This record gives sequence, C-alpha cells and structure tokens, in this order.
Amino acid sequence: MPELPDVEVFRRYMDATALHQTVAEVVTADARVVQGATPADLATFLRGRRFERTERHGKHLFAAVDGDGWLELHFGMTGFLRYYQGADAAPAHGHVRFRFDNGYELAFVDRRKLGHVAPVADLAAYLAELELGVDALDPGLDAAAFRELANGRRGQVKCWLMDQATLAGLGNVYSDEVLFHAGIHPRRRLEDLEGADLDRLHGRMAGVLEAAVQAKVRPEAMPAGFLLPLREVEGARCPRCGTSLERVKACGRTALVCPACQPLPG
DNA sequence: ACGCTTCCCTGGAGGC
DNA sequence: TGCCTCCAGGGAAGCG
Repeated sequence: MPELPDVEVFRRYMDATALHQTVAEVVTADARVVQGATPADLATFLRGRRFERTERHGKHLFAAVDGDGWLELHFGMTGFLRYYQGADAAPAHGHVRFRFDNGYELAFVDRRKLGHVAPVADLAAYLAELELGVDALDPGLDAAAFRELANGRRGQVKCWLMDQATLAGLGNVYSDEVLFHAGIHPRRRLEDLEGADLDRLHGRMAGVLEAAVQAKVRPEAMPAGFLLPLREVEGARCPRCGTSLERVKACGRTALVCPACQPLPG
C-alpha cells in the first residue's frame, strides 16, 4: 500500500541507485502495467537515455529522462522498486525491467499489477490531467491553505484526507495515523470540524509523514506511539491510553481507531 | 458533490 | 489436500 512516505522512500532508493546510467534495454514481462504506450514504444522512448533526477507528487513518482520527457511510476497497492545485478537476484513479479549498460537492472515489481509505468511528455500538463491536489508535504501548504482545502466541503473527514484531488499522498494507512494523532474519528463530518481541529490535523500530518520517511517506512522503526505497527496485531491496544483498538468501516476502507482518543459524537 | 458499489488484480487466510 | 470465499485497499467508473 504505497502512500506518500513509501513513494518518497522509493524515490530516494532510485536516486541512490539508478540515476545517470544509460538504459540499454527495457524488458516488459507483462504489458498490463505499461500505460499510455506499447512496451515497444516505451523501450524506444528510453533506450540510450538516462534517468537524471526524480520528483514525487503525492503517490506518483516521476523520473526525468535526459533529453526530454519523464517516466511515471505509480505503485498501486503492491508495487516497489528493486535494483540488482544478475538473473539470480531478479525479484518475482518484476513486470518491467530497465537494464542499464553497467549490467544492473531496475525492476518495477508489482505482484497485483494495480500500478503502472508510463512515458510522460509534459509533466505539468500530465499533473493537470491527473487532477492531483497539493502534495501533502508541499512546503507551501500552511495551516491557512489547509483550512482552505476544507472550505465548502462535506462528508467523512477520512474521505477528504484520502481524496487525491484535494490532498495528494494520503491513503488508508496514513490517513488513519494522522487522524489518530489528531484525536479525530475517521467518520467525523468534515463540516462539523472546528478550525482548531483542522489546524491539529495539518500539524500532525507533516510530523507523521516525515517521521515515516525517516523510519524508511519500516513499522519497527516508527516512533513510539504510532498506530501503524499495530495494524496487523490482533487485539492491539492504544499506545496512548491502552484502550482496545477498533476496526471501523470508513470511506469504503477498514480504519483503525482508538474509541477513547478518537470519540465519535452522536 | 457525496456515498455507495463494482471492477481491476493476486495471494494469503480461514471454513468446510 | 483442495476448493471456495473473503479480504487486503489504490484508483477509476457508474449510479442514485
């Protein structure tokens, strides 16, 4: 479930491994994860080129191709990157593999194939086409701008946090985490929240996302008091107050909440 | 605009 | 051992 912190870690991984090397070949093992081009066209687009730098917007990763254009990588629910040398080290489900002239490969791995890679000619135009909202870690997203995003909107606060057209980067896991740290129930109505609630959400969001990146998104490396490592734990208790955590349906997803720290009025 | 459902996919878990 | 169903949850799409 790659969300903003996961994709940021992938971005840094790609920066540390796969930049400034000439692409010798692009091998597509499953064409379903190549979007907006045929595998042959993708290979033609990248062959002889280098990835020069990366950018991330929300859950989307973009690698600048020298010359012109970009490669988009979107990871769906099970996607990740793997850089390796030799067929023995090749991961399973490496549906698209970028082979460099130094003998290494970067594989786009995605067991469930809900992600994709795509050539992008004009990044600004493509971002507009995607209708992505402001990145959740955009430095320009101050408390006032955050409040403005909620202006005139209604519905469950968790839906709003996960709406990529409003705020890009949060999914089920990190919206839960932010709501927990802000003490707000995922089913609370956005229009019922006060300014102070929105300010608290805004403040906790940056801290949560940055801490997760710092931990390289490893659950065991998350700061104390995080909900995330407890998601898979049956009968887990709130790290703050010890109350049994509950799973509730919110926005079509299973949300993890502390009923004491995140009360639901009514 | 919102809320709900279905679909895309795969694999692990649990029931029978 | 195997078959069936459910569930995971990013995103698009369709409907009321």
